[in-house]
Amino acid sequence: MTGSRVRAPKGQGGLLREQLLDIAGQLLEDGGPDALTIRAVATSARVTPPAVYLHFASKSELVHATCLRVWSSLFVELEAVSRAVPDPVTALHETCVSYITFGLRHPSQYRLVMDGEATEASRQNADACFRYFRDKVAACVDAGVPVESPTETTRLLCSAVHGAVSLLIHQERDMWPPDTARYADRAASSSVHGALLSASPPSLSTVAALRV
Amino acid sequence: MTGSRVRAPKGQGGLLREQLLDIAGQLLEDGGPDALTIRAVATSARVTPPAVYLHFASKSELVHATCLRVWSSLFVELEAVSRAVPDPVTALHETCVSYITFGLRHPSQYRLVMDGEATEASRQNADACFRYFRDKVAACVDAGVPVESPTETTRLLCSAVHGAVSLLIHQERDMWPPDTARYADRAASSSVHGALLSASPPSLSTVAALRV
DNA sequence: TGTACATCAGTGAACGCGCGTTCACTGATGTAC
DNA sequence: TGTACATCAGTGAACGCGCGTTCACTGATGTAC
Repeated sequence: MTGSRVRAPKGQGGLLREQLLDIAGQLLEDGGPDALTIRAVATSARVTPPAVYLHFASKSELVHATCLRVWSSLFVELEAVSRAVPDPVTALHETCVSYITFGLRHPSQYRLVMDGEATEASRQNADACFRYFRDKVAACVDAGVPVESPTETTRLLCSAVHGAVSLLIHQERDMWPPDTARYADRAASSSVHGALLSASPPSLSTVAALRV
Repeated sequence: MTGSRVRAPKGQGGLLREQLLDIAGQLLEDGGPDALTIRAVATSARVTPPAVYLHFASKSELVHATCLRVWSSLFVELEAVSRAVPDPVTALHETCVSYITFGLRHPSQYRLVMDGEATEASRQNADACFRYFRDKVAACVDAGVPVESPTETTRLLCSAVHGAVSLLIHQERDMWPPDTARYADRAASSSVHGALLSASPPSLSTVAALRV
């Protein structure tokens, strides 16, 4: 907080933009969505509030840019897994684990993109994420898993993995299960099983029959 | 908005309290959590802001009281179903349907109690809700459904049904599936199936074996 | 090599806004004498 | 039956706060002559 910031050299004003986005992400992580204000970002960057407007036309644009960063880091994590996994169901499961793990590791970021008011571009990213899962489901269908409607199945899958993240991150951290990796794995298994078997309403007899 | 409110008779100042809570619920439903302000409640009740403080010590208490109302109406709906349903798995399924339906019918209320900052009493209600589901799961166990850990299974179940609500209510309404009743039913089936079968990680072979 | 100038990353002070909250006051109503 | 008084549901005006945003200004730096 002490000392003064060195001003960016002539053509490099854009450096501040990246720095502001870094800080926005950090504020979000530390203090939740309410902590993400123009003034806090400016202060934390050792700059006055109007300087932010040199790089973002409004607060919405700053938030929006922050959302896009979150989405892209999620995609990076999703695409890092399930390469070279031959079994498509296992690949789907690992994708779910990765998704849940990402959400639990970045609760505020996750809340921002899922609970915050949706901008158009953020909605497009949500769609892209949905399609990513649907492709994974389609691969299972191609491999012979009988699925009535891939889109509907994907919706159920997404709602389940989203719930696995959402339920925890809206609780105090000391309420979380002790082993989050295990939780993510179980929740992913549950989500995949559920989505692939959702056709008939469950009853005592059908559940008994399904049990391995 | 025109005309003036009749002042409550001498001993009946408490009438306003109930009216304020009714209005708070309505504002929430119409405009979301941000629309729930002391000033909006007062204006809508044709009363000045300080009058609210005759019945609630702070905004938090008003919000808190509103949360309690939401929880109790959820419990009413949950307990209205699955009475006299002999099959405990079916009863569990119906409970899930009822939960999801409640959330989809009262999106803002649901968001308030699940996404809003948790007061102690609201947390207790969340716990009670969890225990309600766990009792339903326990009934399935008693009937012979093999479940490793009822608490863990219930957590998975709750996260799935929560996700089914949460994913939709954070989207524009025109993105919702056309038949919400069908969606609730499918999502509930998926949640129950998933929770009861989550033990082993899914693969192509296990999923094929499970398929009826 | 020196100087005038355009560029541009930032500053400093202020704006209006809606919010939660406070405080002194009012005016109708039931009650005691 | 009339009057003084305590009660209490509400009013009206104002407070400070943090917020997003605006506007005129500054001062270092590269460039043209």
